[in-house]
Amino acid sequence: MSYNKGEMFSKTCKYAINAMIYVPGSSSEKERTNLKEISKAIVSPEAFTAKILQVLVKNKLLISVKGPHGGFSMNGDPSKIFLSWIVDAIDGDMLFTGCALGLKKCAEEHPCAVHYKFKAIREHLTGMLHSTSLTDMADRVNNGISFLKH
Amino acid sequence: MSYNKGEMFSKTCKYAINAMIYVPGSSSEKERTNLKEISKAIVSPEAFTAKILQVLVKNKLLISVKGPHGGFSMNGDPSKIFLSWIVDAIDGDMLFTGCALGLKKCAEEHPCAVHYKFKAIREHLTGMLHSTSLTDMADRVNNGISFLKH
DNA sequence: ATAATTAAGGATATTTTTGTCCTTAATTAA
DNA sequence: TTAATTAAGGACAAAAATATCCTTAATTAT
Repeated sequence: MSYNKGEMFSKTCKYAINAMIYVPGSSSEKERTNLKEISKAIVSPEAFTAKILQVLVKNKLLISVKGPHGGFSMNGDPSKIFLSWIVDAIDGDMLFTGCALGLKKCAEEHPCAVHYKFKAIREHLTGMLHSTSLTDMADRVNNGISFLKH
Repeated sequence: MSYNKGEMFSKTCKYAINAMIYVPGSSSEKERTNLKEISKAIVSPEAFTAKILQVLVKNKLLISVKGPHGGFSMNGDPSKIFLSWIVDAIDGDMLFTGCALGLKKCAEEHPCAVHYKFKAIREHLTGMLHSTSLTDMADRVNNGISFLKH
């Protein structure tokens, strides 16, 4: 058996986050990148990345344009687009609201065995996800401090 | 598309944790429970739970005995068995060491875009997992404060 | 010894996640 | 208007996680 899951984000979500970081900032139609460039930059399967980008477009995090010179650009100011939005668009809100031990109705009146201990962790985590913007992340990458692949 | 993953633990691991909590404490051979009781108590598929218990036995978290009145008991003092051990046995150490954004070599010299932000979360989380013992969790359940199902 | 009980473990099945392929739609350039 | 480029989206495929079934092994009681 190889139970090797238990990560914060799905693989799909990881691709989505790195892809979003790579898409040039600004809602002006000037800067744009395309599928091929994105999947090369983040080292992801092209066809699969296409599906992920579709979801991000449907969730209004990205704008897409077809045809030559088409591609993807930010929908709005990337300093006002937060990590939590991407996670929520791809993985849903389980990370924010789900029970750590899988109870259907885990709550103050009917808590799982780690409810309170996890509450603190979750607040820490969601606080960070809500306060980390795309520019926070993209700046690090553009400055060569952080990386999107390997 | 229904990308609804992104949880701390795999489903398998959640079963494992709740199962461990249900197994009576003490390394003495007095108290023991069996597969049927466990999967009823935590509402899990019996055959699948059997596989999980096997892994826990192999990882020396539980002791198993076959035959009538056989079953499962703790291997050691449950106040010295920690949540992190169960998570590690089932999900591996990705939650503790893996990169949040999936980079193969995410480290101080080659960090992903959220490396430092996640470092704090991870330390918080692993600190909690390392310090939460089975008795911490089981006591709550035995006192009717916390629950293993629904 | 025999039957009953319970875990171990191999094989297989189902579901979910991840990934591919191909056709269509939209846009641009020549 | 035609060809080229790029995203959208349906259908399908592969891999991983979750789940079931059945046989074997160990133990206990009769």
